[in-house]
Amino acid sequence: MTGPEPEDLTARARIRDAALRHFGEHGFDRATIRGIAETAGVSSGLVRHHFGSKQGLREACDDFLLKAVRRLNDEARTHRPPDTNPVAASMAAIGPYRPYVARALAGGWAAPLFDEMVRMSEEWLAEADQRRPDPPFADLRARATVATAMGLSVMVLYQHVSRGLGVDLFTPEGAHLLAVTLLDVYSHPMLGPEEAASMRDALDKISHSSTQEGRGAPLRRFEENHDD
Amino acid sequence: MTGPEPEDLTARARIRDAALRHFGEHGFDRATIRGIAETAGVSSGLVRHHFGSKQGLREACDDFLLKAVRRLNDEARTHRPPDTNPVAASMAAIGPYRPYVARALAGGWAAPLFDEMVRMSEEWLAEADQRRPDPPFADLRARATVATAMGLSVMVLYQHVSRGLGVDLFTPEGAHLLAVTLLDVYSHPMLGPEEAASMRDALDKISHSSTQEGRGAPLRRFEENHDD
DNA sequence: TAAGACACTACACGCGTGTGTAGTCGGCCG
DNA sequence: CGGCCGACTACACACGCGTGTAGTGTCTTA
Repeated sequence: MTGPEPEDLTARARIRDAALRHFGEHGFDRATIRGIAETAGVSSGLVRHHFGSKQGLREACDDFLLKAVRRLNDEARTHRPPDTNPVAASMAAIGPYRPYVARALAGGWAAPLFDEMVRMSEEWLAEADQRRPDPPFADLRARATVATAMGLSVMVLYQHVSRGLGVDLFTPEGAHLLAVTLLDVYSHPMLGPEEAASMRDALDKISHSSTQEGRGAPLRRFEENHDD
Repeated sequence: MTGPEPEDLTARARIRDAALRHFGEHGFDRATIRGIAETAGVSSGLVRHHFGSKQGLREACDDFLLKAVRRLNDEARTHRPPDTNPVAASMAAIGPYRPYVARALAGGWAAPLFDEMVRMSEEWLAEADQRRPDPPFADLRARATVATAMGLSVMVLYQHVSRGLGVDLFTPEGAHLLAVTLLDVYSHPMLGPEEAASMRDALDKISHSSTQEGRGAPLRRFEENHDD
């Protein structure tokens, strides 16, 4: 599944692949159709011929990655080693397209891709819940969402994490160090039960005292546009 | 972060503020000097006069936020309620500049800002370590880095998390739901001790058997190069 | 073989952009 | 007062970009 697929020999696929790299490396706006075409070994007009516009090219990229993750999800469902963080697995599989995915997610695009990962996390969390004595504070969906975001953070902030660990995450040493670190973080709660309980009480108190206040005016000063 | 300061009445400060918003909303490339100037109520030439170039303007923005976070860090060190996630605190303080910070971090910029947050996390983690019975798998720096990335993930993936929770994070309801969810996640390990131990053994085995080559990371797939 | 569809190219246009330059206004110091 | 310096503006230029259009080769099919 990792190798180039039959269709990947076509010019259309080459263009899409080049676009994923250029968009990931330079960002959507800074990447140029001409540059993508050159990398793909075609003329710039052909890009437009196949994808209609720059935006169309981007949508094709999103589509391609979403299908890849979906396929990965399906085949992981059949034979998955338990206790494997699904987001980490996706991240690994994304491979060379990591910069594109990171930009897309951080820019607010690729919502279906994120949601797909949330679905995977839900399944994973549901299993973990069965071995958990106390009832969760929040519902499965909320926890899966946050867990997904956290799992993706290493990929999105890849450069910063690499710098912090002192080794590139995509080298074997870096991946190993990251795995060990993640293992520690995932197996040790950052808050003790008594601290959590007290903070939870405080939160509940706040929510009860001000359920009606400030409802009309959310703080968002700027609607976030979906562009780079 | 807090109200406008005295200096924020100058045209230079107004430009910087407008730039932070425009860069955050549209991204660096799509944002235009003319648009920023209009928002700031000045001519486009003045932007160049004060900041030299568009890139210079961006660097001034980075600088401003870094100093803001540093100041926040310092004053939090004096009187900080313990058990408060420092990254979460920074995130709240960033306020309206969240989109800018998210874009900067995801784009690989703002390294000093990330590193500053890692420093804060180190202090926080060091305290938590004192209450921890078993020795950590990885050193403080590595864990602080990963914890920082995870803490920032909610901010960087703000729109996706909002969508997943079903409510905007910057509404009181959203913030509360997020807090409760984070509380649950931070107070409950995702991996049990026995699972963690077994995975750790497996990791060690891998690292010892293949220090040199090949599948050093269980994490890599999709490694084909897409030439031709 | 004729003809049409498709992959693909070459080229030009128009627009928006960052940047450069010249010039005006206003306050501060000698 | 007079000169100067910084804040600030108006305007024009050159360039890169996405997009449009016309044209060429090639494969398929009736």
